[in-house]
Amino acid sequence: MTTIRDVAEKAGVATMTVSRVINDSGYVSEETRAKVEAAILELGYVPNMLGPSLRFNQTKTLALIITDITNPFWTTVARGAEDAAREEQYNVILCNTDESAEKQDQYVDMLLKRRTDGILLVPASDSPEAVKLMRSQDVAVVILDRRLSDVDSIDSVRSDSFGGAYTLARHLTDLGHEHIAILSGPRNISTSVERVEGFTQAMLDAGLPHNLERVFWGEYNESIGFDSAWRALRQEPRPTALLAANNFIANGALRALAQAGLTVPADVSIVSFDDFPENINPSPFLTVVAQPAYEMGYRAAQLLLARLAGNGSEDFQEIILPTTLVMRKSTAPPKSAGVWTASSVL
Amino acid sequence: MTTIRDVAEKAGVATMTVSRVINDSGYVSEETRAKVEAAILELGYVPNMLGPSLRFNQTKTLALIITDITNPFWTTVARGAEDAAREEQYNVILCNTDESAEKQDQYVDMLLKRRTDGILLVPASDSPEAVKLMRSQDVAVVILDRRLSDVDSIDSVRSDSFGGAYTLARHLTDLGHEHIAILSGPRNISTSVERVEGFTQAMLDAGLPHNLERVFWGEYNESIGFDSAWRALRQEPRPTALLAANNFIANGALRALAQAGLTVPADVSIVSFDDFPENINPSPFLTVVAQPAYEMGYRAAQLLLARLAGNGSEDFQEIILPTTLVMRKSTAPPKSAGVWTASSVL
DNA sequence: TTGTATGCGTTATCAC
DNA sequence: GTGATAACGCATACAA
Repeated sequence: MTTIRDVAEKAGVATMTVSRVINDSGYVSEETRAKVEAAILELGYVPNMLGPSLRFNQTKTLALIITDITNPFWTTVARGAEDAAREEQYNVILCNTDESAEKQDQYVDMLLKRRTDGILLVPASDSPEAVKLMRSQDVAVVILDRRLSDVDSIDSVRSDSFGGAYTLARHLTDLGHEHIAILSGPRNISTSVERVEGFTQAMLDAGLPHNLERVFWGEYNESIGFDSAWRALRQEPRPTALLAANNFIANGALRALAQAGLTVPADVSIVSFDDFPENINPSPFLTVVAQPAYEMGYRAAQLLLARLAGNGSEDFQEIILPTTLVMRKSTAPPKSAGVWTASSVL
Repeated sequence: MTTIRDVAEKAGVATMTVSRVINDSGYVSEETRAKVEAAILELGYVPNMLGPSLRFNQTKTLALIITDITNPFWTTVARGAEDAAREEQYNVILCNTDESAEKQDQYVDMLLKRRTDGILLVPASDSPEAVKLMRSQDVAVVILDRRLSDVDSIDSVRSDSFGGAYTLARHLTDLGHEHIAILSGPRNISTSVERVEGFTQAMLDAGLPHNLERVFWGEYNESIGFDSAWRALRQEPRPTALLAANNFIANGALRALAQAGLTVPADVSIVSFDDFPENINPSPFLTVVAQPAYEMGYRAAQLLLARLAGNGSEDFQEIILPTTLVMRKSTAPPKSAGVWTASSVL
């Protein structure tokens, strides 16, 4: 391996002079510079960042710990974080936990050992342990997407889960739906909880009873989405509308509806959190509340980088981004409502 | 920051003893071990990998350079690579080039500076420069998915593009299609070229003319897929079937077909490379040739790790994995064939 | 404008 | 069983 010493020797100068040429720092005569550059080229010298990293305890590396790399929502977040990092010459290590707290803790451990400068964390559980550990070392941390109940005074970026769920539920109640089931994520993840709360509030505001049996806790994946929907559709009276707490749950629900021989929206309406980008879904059909995924990643990384540069604000920041309702073709007034109206007219 | 020296001091031992405890190497008395472990716990000591990395020029890091992180195909490859790496205590840095050779070169540069141990590269162009650079430094390299024309004797893993395209085209000609257009990727990417070749061979084998105007070179994305399909559908005679060279091109084509008011498969049949996983596409509809994405990533990483462990085979390896035809509902015999048959009977 | 010495955190080596 | 020392590659502080 070629080192800075080899280059110095070949160019007949000291290592410091080579360092000055590489980093464009300090004074170097044109003549010397040319000699050094020739030597670098000839030897194919590539500087070793590990030296400075060790010396200055700065790796120019961020990590993004997400819960599901197969979900386009998260890869979009990753793109945002990546773009922000690139602007400051930082690189991003992407870590995928599959919603496993154990995997998450393994990653955190590894990242600390590598002296990663900052970590963007989507917590796989509500436990504050990981954050406490990171804080005890000198890593900058931004919590992404989810809230941690036992941690305060921490930078965080998420979108408005309560508001998004309220909007979706309100859309359904406005259409006349009274029997609505929510297919949510885990009980111990703040986004799931807040989406259930938004749903509940909308039901109450519409003067409808809040029935706990219409709340299906589960996980943010297709398979559990299918199960939850399947159970919901066997309730009496059958729900006339479903609210899925994320895109994969919605897909599971769609599969359940198809398997049950029910048509959307004629038999059952369905709405969901999270949109799929057009390149992935060429004929979008679901009415959804879209989260600003790219912006979430971008803003979170920016916040982290500001901390690392020492020019963040004094106080911790809590950034909550708005969601956007995208109306499409998966909702209609409930059949029963129509029937009931007609018969009541007679 | 707590270092091994702080721990040694607190435990009243030498740094070497602490090192022995941490790494479970050499002899340490139970008594000493207990003292050291207590000190580690009390000080919250986390070892700094940068030290050994610098000393031994080994970072325990792989990189995976892919061309489109938003494509589920690539994230599945990434999962495979990640899983193989974890088994050997390696970590993976994921780099996304968006098919830009410039971005790719920036990443390679950065990875070399970081002394990444090995690189899995999906080349964004056919240029051999990046590989030459990597080889001149001592990084292990495996080429993934694509072939580089000016580089030989290099480990590589890809799937059978020619065979997959042949299977798809053959399926269409067997149904009676004679006017088939292929919507391919870039001219300078081997997978595009080989898919066109497989298509061409199938046409020839079916005794059909090979018309260069039916070959649409483009890019592996939705927007170009739309454009290519749009142009193809204006040809005379209009193609009765389309073969998309990847999943995003297929989605673009589907959008073009919808916009042109054409029904699949009644008006036009369509087949494609690459499947979407069920959690992303709940009602799969396209007949496709699926590549073993996870296995591609897994095998490629394994190959790389074997090289790093020094127990790879002498010769370079070239692994070509088979594809799988998944028949669904996007193909039917051509209308014109039906009409023509009927009238010829008269 | 250029050069010398030093130290970052860790572990292999060798000594005791 | 335990410890002292040197070395990895580089850039800062300081000297010339």
